[in-house]
Amino acid sequence: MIKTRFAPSPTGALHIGGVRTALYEYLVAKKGNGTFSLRIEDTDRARIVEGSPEDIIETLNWLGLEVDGEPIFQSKRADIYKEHAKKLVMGEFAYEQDGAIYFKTKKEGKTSIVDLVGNRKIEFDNATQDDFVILKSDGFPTYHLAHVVDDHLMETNPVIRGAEWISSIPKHVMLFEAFGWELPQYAHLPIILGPDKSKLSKRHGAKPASEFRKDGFLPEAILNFMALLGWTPPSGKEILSLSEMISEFDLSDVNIANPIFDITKLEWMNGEYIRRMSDGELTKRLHEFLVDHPAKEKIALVVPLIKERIKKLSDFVPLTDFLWEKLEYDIEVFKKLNIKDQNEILSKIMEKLENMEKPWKNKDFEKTFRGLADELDIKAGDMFQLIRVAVSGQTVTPPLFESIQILGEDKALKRVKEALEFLESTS
RNA sequence: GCCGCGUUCGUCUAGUGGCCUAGGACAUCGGGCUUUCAUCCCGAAAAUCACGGGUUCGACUCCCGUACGCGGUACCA
Repeated sequence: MIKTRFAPSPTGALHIGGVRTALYEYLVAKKGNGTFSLRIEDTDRARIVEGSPEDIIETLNWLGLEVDGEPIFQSKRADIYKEHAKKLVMGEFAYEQDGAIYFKTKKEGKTSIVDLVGNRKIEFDNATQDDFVILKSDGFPTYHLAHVVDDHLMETNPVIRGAEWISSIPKHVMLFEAFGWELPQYAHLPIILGPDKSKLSKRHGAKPASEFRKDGFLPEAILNFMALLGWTPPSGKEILSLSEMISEFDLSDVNIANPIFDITKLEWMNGEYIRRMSDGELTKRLHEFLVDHPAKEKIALVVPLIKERIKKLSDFVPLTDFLWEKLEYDIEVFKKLNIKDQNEILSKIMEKLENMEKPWKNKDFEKTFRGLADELDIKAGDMFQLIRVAVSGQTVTPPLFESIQILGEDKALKRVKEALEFLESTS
């Protein structure tokens, strides 16, 4: 039976690097038809940050990494660790000093394990291993004792954790031996680096996973991206669902070098997920994301127009807010256009618009203004671009005619009029 | 300092001795499509496989050394 666990310390929000660790643990568990649980390592009372277990659980849920069973809090298991530390003292594997209990390390020989990541041997000379604290004077265990006791009791196998633990391997192996317990298999995941190649950590501005959520990233894209940071599935697929990841995942395929977190590819992948989503699904996600949107009922109409134009859910707002927000025209935007005599042309445009039979049809719209462009000897593209700016105040928008339809004919007309007034007032 | 781990295009990577004059993806640049922007399609540029020695008929792939990077060196995890 495969049992894995995600074991963060509650020193803050769930960090993006932690997402990958949790994901790999989840994949290994599910692939082996096993369980994936959560253990909160809150034995250092000084570093505990209020609300962080809640954030971790909430974010895991959002990502879809469902946890089996109730979360375990180490702080509630103090007696268990104490008891085990005492056993070690009785067996003369440990001793008390200054109110703490130290483990007596073996100084001869070597200690090694075969790491599941890359299937490589990692070896240490025992002579380099000093005695270490297993139970602090405040009665709480250190990581080393807590890890060994809990993962043995929880029957965790394999133990998957960050590479920062590699140096502690001899401590853990010796502890398992002293207890007479079977050693689990270990997998140490390479540490994710920031663009400056330093460890991607909280202090280096690495964002919590919840921040990516706020930025409009999709959970499935985050999962997919994090999975590929250091792992390539045998099939070579780039876009794969959680269940595809489960069937393809294997720790021995995980790269051993430290990868650099590059948000550009995450953004591409997020856009990829948005484009592959059905309109209905995207609408639903936008509704959830844009809680206070002023025109929620119109989102569904706009979705087909912007689906290929946004990479993140948050991109929806700047691209479409002209449809329901009041406009502020900017003379600089008009100056960018390739058309002179904008006032004159705009009033001609308005005239045509007023005379166009309602409801406006795309065909007529196009024919009318291509004709007008010919008449005035300007390029059709420039003509439409002027209309675009008049109606939206922007040079970049969803398709013009469709946008006008959503805006409504009256409102579109009003916008053109306002644009004209604006131009007259500035000249 | 000491201990451990690593090093293929800017980034994520493929590659397990001959298929590699090193493949893919993102990003970049150019072109096509297009009423803008995107999407989509086509193409280009981009890695002397960190460096130096071996081993071998043959090395990106195996061994050793050096450099560099990362991690650890706490009664933090």
